[in-house]
Amino acid sequence: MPELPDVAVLKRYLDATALHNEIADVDVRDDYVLKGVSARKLADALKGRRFESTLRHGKNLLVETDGENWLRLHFGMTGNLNYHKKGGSDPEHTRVLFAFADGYHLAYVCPRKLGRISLTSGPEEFAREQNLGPDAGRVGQDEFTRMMDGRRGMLKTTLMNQSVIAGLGNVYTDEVLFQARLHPETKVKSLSREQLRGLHRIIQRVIRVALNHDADARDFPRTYLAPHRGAGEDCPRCGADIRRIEVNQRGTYICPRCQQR
DNA sequence: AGTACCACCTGACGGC
DNA sequence: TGCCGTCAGGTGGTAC
Repeated sequence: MPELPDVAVLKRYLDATALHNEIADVDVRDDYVLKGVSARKLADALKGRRFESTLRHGKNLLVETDGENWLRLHFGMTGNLNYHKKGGSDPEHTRVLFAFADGYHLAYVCPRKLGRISLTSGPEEFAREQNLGPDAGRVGQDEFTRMMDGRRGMLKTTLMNQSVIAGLGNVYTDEVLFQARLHPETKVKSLSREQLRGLHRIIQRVIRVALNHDADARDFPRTYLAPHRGAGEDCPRCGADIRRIEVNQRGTYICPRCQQR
């Protein structure tokens, strides 16, 4: 699930559970998810430290420690967090386990192992290293239109490009375009200034609504596409059959009636 | 700059 | 039951 709203929910979760506890141990169960850091270095950097605060940029959760480093958590397609009391078994597919001195565990769970964990010196440095665009949830209208300026590609491809704006993935991009009544293959440069402003407003609204429902699509408003992702489902707005097409090599769901090219 | 294609990894599901 | 293809919300590299 981990697109921007999902990661925002994980941030809330971590903030509510794992801050300010001394890290007693870092148990790397599968170092495939480590990027640019060894299990040894990760443990050395974190042991005896505490997580103090978090900041989300796009789909990345950055965790500040009381030491030199920030921990970066990225969740790929299947990543998750699980905080639990020590004892019993840790969740299946736990790749890294942060054990706190008070006996609780924070498990980084990632069945498909497409997530990444790394260390960074701070949010700005991280965004620069990764060439991330502004966060989709915080980007202002002017900056948004500036980022879209001169783009020659398709809307969906551009919105999913993390170096343009960071945070939107396959599901939420489809949702935004459905709400905007725009076909995903629309050329960015064919949009008017006004349409771009509208798109910006819709991005903000979709993210806010998702957050209000803990990013659980089942609870989204009836007029949302996300709970109806699937070919042959009814468009929640006009009743037409939702169609699955391929854009950017990704499964894309549209209402062929609401979203004309 | 943009796109197509391939790769990474694992699990779930449907068809035969 | 077993095998096979397809799909799944992530990114990254290469070639054109």
